[in-house]
Amino acid sequence: MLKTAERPKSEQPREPEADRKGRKASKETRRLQLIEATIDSLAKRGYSETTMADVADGAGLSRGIVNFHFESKEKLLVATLQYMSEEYAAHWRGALEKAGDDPAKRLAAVVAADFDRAVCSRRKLAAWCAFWGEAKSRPTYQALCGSRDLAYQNTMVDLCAALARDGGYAFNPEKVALGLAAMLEGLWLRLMIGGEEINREKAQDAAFEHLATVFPRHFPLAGTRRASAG
Amino acid sequence: MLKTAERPKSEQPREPEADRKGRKASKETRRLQLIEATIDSLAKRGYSETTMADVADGAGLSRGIVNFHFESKEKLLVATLQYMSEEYAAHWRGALEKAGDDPAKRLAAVVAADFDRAVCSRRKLAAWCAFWGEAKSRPTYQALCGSRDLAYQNTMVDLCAALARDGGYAFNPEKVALGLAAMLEGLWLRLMIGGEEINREKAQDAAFEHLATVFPRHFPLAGTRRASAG
DNA sequence: ACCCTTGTTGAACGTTCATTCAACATGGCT
DNA sequence: AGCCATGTTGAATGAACGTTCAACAAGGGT
Repeated sequence: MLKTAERPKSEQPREPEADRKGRKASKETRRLQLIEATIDSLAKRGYSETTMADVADGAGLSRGIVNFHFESKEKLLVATLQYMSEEYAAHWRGALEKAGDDPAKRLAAVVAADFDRAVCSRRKLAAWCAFWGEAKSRPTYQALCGSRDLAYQNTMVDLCAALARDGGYAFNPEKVALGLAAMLEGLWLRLMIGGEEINREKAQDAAFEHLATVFPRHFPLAGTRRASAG
Repeated sequence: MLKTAERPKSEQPREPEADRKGRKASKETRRLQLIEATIDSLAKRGYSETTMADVADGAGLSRGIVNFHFESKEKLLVATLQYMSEEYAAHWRGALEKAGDDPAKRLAAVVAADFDRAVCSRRKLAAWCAFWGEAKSRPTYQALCGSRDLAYQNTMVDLCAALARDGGYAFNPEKVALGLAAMLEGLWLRLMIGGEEINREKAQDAAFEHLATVFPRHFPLAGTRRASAG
């Protein structure tokens, strides 16, 4: 019926036309297409109600196709999680590089990156959360589920320590870094669960208010409602 | 075969003997028993692999029993979530009352309550996370999933505002409260996903380090590795 | 033009699971 | 003691789903 047309749900218009001559949508492209459809389904129906048929339908392909490109549902889901994990890591690493050398700017860049549409869409957040919910009972997921993994955590600690040295802050950098990373994750969670009363902008505001409070010599208080003295 | 014996998995030894004379374990007690078994199963197998048979086996009862006390799997899960939600709310409200009138002590009490074994066991965290993963696709869950709900959030904002007034802090109380609540949730998430490198104590330390940093005039820096100047 | 490899389809199969139900047990009441 | 309401059991049922597979389609190389 329809080959690769009709992808009304996915956000990213993949397949840059160079790769898909007719049906020869190179193996990797097809896999990506199915992974995107999987994210869609996870976001829309949740983990427990995501079926192979959903994914295939969402991609506009036939039922059996998923077992051809991925061997099983399990492997499709692992590949999807891996894809998101790599995408997230590449995103914050890229932001870090673009930020230059100043630790304050680097920290701001990492925090801002977290609220970028590319990784912080409703769709992606929902998919992350779907995996989180299954992580504890599946070791394979568990390793990939710390989107903010060890490297991320070390980077945060280094940045917090550099700012503490520079600004003469008295806190323990490791604890503050852990708290900051947890807060970013928690804000993601709220963005995903909460409906109307919170949005990306508000969450980012709270994150930067936090930076301004913890590193007062490096970040200005932005939305100052209260002006200083009490 | 076995009636109410053999509950090797559940942490809380329920049924205070007063309620269960033989098999007459009053309706409510049986419901609780099944809810506890559901939490066990959610924690051990995850949402998607929690079956009615698991729950019944975990409670040491027969297959059909769950549909007798709860009409359906759906309703069992909603009841379980409701139970956890009410338990959590009662817990922080209790801590708040016991803390007295001093806003600093009240805030400390709410934060400490979050890391109490009663609500912060591996088992409960895993169950929470299982529901979070399905929340976006089920409106019924969504409402109950904000364990830290509106009342909680308002309380936090009030406490932060009171401390800001008293200590002359310049931050925006609403944003700081949102950040703090998100951080607590994020720490929960890490406790649940991460295995060895984090534990309740570490998480609580990070939370209080955060309090000490944001409200320096109200909370001392505890684990001071760096002593003040830089 | 032919064939062989690779990709794709949809139906069939077997398993797993929630739900239903008829039969059975027990406790309380008279 | 005998009876009824309330619990409880385990097997039967039917639906949903992942996986398999035989058949079909389309390049690409010769």
